[in-house]
Amino acid sequence: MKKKRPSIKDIAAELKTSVTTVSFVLNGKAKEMKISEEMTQKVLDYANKINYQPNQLAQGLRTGRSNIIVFMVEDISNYFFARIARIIEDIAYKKGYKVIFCSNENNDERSRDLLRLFKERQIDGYIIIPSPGIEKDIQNLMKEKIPVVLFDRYFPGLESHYVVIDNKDAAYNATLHLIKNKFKNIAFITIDTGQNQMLERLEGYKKAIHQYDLTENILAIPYRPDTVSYVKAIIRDYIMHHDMDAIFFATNYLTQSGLEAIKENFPHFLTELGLITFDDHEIFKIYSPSISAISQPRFEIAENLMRIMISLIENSNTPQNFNKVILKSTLFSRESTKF
Amino acid sequence: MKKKRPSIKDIAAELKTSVTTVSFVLNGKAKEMKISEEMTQKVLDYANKINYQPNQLAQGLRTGRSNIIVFMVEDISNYFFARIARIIEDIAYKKGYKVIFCSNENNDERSRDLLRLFKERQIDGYIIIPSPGIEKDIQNLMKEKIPVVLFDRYFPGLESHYVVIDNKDAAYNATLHLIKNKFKNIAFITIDTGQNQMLERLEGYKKAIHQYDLTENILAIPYRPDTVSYVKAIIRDYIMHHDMDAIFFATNYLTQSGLEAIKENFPHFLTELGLITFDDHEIFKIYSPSISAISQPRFEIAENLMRIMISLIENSNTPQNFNKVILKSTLFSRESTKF
DNA sequence: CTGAAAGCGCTTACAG
DNA sequence: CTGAAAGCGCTTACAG
Repeated sequence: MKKKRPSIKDIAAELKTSVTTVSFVLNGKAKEMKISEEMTQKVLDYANKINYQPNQLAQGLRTGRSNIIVFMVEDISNYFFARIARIIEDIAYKKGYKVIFCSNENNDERSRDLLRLFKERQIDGYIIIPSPGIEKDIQNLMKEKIPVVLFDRYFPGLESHYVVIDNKDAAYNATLHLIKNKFKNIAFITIDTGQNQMLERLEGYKKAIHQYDLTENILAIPYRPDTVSYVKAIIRDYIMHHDMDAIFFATNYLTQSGLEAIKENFPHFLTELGLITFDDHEIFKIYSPSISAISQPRFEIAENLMRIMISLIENSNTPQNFNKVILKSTLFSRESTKF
Repeated sequence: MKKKRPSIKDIAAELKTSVTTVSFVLNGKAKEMKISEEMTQKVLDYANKINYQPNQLAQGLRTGRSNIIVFMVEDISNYFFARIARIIEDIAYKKGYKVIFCSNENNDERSRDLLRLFKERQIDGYIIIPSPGIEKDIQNLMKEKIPVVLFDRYFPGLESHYVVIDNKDAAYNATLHLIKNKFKNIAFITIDTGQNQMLERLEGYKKAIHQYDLTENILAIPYRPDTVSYVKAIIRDYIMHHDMDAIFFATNYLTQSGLEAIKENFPHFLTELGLITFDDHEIFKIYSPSISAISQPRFEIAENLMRIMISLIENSNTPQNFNKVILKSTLFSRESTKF
């Protein structure tokens, strides 16, 4: 049953030529190496006929490349990241790369563990959502000439390739949307990490608020993973003690808990409140007639990430300028949502 | 900057011994090969000191193994699968394996494409949620002695390793739960695929219904991906023309659309209805005070999958009996839910 | 235009 | 107890 798969040597033997010739042809170097038209065809035809697949391990051992890309996100079970992963997967397979996903839980120690794990394992490149404190580690990767593209966040002090969205612009527009719909007391609920994408969202909110001479209303919740009930309690208390007619959740990590808190404690409130959630997650739209969602352009994000990554891998010798891609996101209101 | 990483040869040279000895020690065969205690220690210490990492490509080329496991699910962005993936990832890394995720979209053609893609790429083993028509392809993999473990579904006619949950039992208990809470007209909304896990859930429902002399109330919606509005319309019509005081959604693919349909068309109904959703997804619990969720034991599932997979890979020579693991799931009612 | 051969970093049968 | 050597399947400088 288990027949040995054909190697380049087998092809050479069958065609009474050398492995060199076969290898050149198969790698598209026939022209360059002046292999005869006839021989080239013969090799191509035969390889095709027996459905020759090169042994990637051997190729990798020889060339030092693995055709494996690591995609490190905060949590692969997060809806937004999972969607991106799905698209990246598709693009990668089309280009002959495999993708390994992993989750750093926004935790520096775990990020480092993972990087260490992959280190020296012939990973061709890394697409990373960096946890807050791994700037140095990213820098080290880059020093070793390993392709790295950051995503979702970046380090202002570090020159690197990255793909992010214009958070300030998105938050500004979303806040404007609320204001134009006559909401006046808009609360901004965020997580109290120093993460720059959160700060930018806050800035966007502030800009709109000041532009219309409204009052800031900010709740920054300390970051603690896995404590939904804790978040709910804080939000409940905040709502209880502040006047507001709209809420802007700066991340979908908060939206679910927040809406649940409202639903449990102020059910009547839910239908009146203006609501914005960051990171489009279809299900949130069901909660309230007036909720709007900021939707990040997933296809564009994935395409840009992979375009940069592949170009880095395949032109590792030619130095490149840093690719800094900043994409716009879209605000979906309930009416304009197509399911 | 870029220093060559140490190889076994370097260690041998440094220690004035041979690569053979080093290799034996590093592979834990020191005892077996009667390497002296002293030499063993020396090698271990030095390898440790320079943080030696074997080149997995070379290892793989030599041994024919890649330490890569493929985890093929229906859609990695589906919450349940993503959670499982997350756990599998953890276990795999601890054991020195890498995991490649991919999504077959429950589509046979795509499943085959993916299998073809990975074929001959030195994948050590496959964990697969099979799409309906790939029984033959699975069988072919198995014939080639490639470790395969099915998950979530299996083919009744195919002897294979699998990990599933007891769908009939879960559906039976959930229906019983409704009945005991005085619901009498319980609708069962499912997808009309021949998938055995759906049929088993239906059986469980029927068993409970008959046991209490109630009437069956079944809506089987034709499977079409990505047509939420279509599903919503069907469910709305069905509710309009049938009497019911409870609904059992056979898969979370339907729950969201179903609840939305109800919310839009019969809002008052939502708080009175008894509701069951298959596949625990926390957010669904927010919709209605009376919704209960069947929660599959994710850790147990992942642990069993990886246990079987690793044992298959590492004992590929010793034939094994087929591992058929059937796990029980839990019914979470709102009150008993801890966030 | 084409081929013989070295070498990537391992494992392991074989010989002492 | 330990070492020299073959070989996994490739790529590519080198030689003709």
